[in-house]
Amino acid sequence: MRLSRTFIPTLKETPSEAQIASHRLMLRAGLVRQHAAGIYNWLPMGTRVLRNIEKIVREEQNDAGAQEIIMPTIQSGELWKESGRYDDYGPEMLRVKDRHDRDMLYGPTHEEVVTDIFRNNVRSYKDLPLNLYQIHWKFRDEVRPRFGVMRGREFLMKDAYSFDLSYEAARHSYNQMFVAYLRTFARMGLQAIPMKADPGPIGGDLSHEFIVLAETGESAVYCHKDLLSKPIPPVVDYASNLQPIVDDWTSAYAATDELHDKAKGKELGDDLISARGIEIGHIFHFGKKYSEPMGAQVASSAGEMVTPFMGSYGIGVSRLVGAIIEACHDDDGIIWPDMVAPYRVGLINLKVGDPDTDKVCGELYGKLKEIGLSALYDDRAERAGVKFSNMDLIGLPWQIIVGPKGLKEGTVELKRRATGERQTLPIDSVLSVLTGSQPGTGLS
RNA sequence: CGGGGUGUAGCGCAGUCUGGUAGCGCGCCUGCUUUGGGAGCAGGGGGUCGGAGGUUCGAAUCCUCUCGCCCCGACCA
Repeated sequence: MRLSRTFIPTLKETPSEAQIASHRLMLRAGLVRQHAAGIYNWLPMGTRVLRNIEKIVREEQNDAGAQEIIMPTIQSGELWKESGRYDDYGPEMLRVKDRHDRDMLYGPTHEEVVTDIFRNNVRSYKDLPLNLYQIHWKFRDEVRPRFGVMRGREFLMKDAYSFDLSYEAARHSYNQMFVAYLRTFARMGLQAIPMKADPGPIGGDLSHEFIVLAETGESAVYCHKDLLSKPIPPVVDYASNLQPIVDDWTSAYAATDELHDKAKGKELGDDLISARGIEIGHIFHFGKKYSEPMGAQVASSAGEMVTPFMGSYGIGVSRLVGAIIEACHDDDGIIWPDMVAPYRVGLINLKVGDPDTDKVCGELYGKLKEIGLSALYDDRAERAGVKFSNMDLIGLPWQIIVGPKGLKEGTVELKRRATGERQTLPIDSVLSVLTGSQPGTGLS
C-alpha cells in the first residue's frame, strides 16, 4: 500500500488514558481507537495484525486436527440453564431479552453451544475424536476493563472444544492442543511458557495456562530459567504419542502466583525466574462437566450410550496483539515479529518528487509485490525525520530507505527495525539480501 | 464493587480557588522557504468548556444532580 492512501492515524503524543506501553503504542501507531470502556475499533493496521495472528492460529489448529466452525455470538439462555451456568455466571455475562421476552445473552464462552451441536449431530463413537474451534468475538462484562485490548470486555478469541470417548483419548486431545499452542506462539515470535493452572469456574482437573513474560503482566509467575529458551517441537505427527513432549515441557517448574510452591521455588535457587506474565492461552480438560448435564451421548462400539469427555482450549487473539507489543517494543515504537507484522517492509522515499528516488522506489515497490512481500510505501511529501520516526513507531520489521545521497552511489539502505542495523546495498541486491533474511514459518 | 482521579479544538494541556463571554503547544489547511532523524516564517479552519438543572445582570469558573473515562485494590481469556 501507499502510505499516502492508507488510513493510519498516528499520534505524536500519547492519549492520557493509555498507561501501559502496548496500549500507548496501539493508539499512537493507529492500530485501534477506543469505542467505550474495554471496547475497541480496529483500524487497518490493527486489523492486519489481527488477521496475521488468526492465520497462524488457524493453520496450527487445522494441523492439529481441529475443524473450524462459527457459532453465534448471541446465544439462547435456555442452554445455560441446562448446564447450570445461567445463574452461576453472574453479571459478567451480558444478558438481553429479545422481542418475545426470551432470555438471550452475548456469549462469554461456548461450551454450551458446542455441546448442543454435538448432542444434536453426533451419534456414534466412529465420529470421535472430534475437535471443533472458532475464532470469534466474545463479550465479558468485566468489572474493570483496562490495559487496552489486554483486558477488554469485547475480545477476539480462538476457542476449541474436544470430544473423546475415554479419558485417555481426551488426554491425547489435550496434548495435541498443548503442542499446537507451543508452535502457534513460537511462530508469532513469542516464547510462551505452559504453567499448571487452576481450572477455575470452567471446572475440570487438568489445566495449563500459556504465559508470555512481560513487565506489565497481570500476574506474578515463577519458572525454571531453562523454559525461557527451550526449543519448540518441530514438525509433529499429531497422531503419535505426544505425552513425552508434554512431560518434557511440564517437568521443569513453572507456576502462576496462585499455585506457586515457595519451597520448590527455593530449591531452584538461581534457576528460578520470578517475573510477571500475560496469559495468552488456557487449556482445560473438564471431563463430563457439560456433556453429562446436557445429555450429550454417543453409541459405543458395544452399542451402549456413553457420555464423552470434553476439553476446551482458548487463545486470546486480540489480547495477543497487546502481548506481542509488550514483549516487542522500544522507546521509538513497536518492533513487530516478522510473521505478525502488518507489512513486512516499509519503503521510504526520502525525496518524493525527485525523479530518481521516485523511479527507484516505484521499481522496488513493484518487485516487492512480485515476490510476495507486503510493503508499505511511504510516498508522502514529508520530511525525512518525520518518515523515519513514523516508520519506527509503526514498527515494520524491515525498512528500505531510498534517498538521493545513496542513489548517487547507486545504493539504498536496508534497516532492520529490531536491531537498528543498517546496510548500504546496491539497488539491485537489496531485495535478494532481504529475501535471504526472511524467516519461513519460524518452524520447520 | 470499595478507594482515588479526571472530563476545555483531533492529541497533550492552561484557565476554575478569586464569575466578565475561551487560550497555548502539537497536528490539520494555504503559501513561500527548507529538505538524511518529528523544519522555519506568514496566514487560516476548528470548541454547545461531558450533560441537565439552579444561583447571578453575567457561569468553563459557584451549587445540585447525572453520565463518561482512567488509575489502585478485589475479580477475571
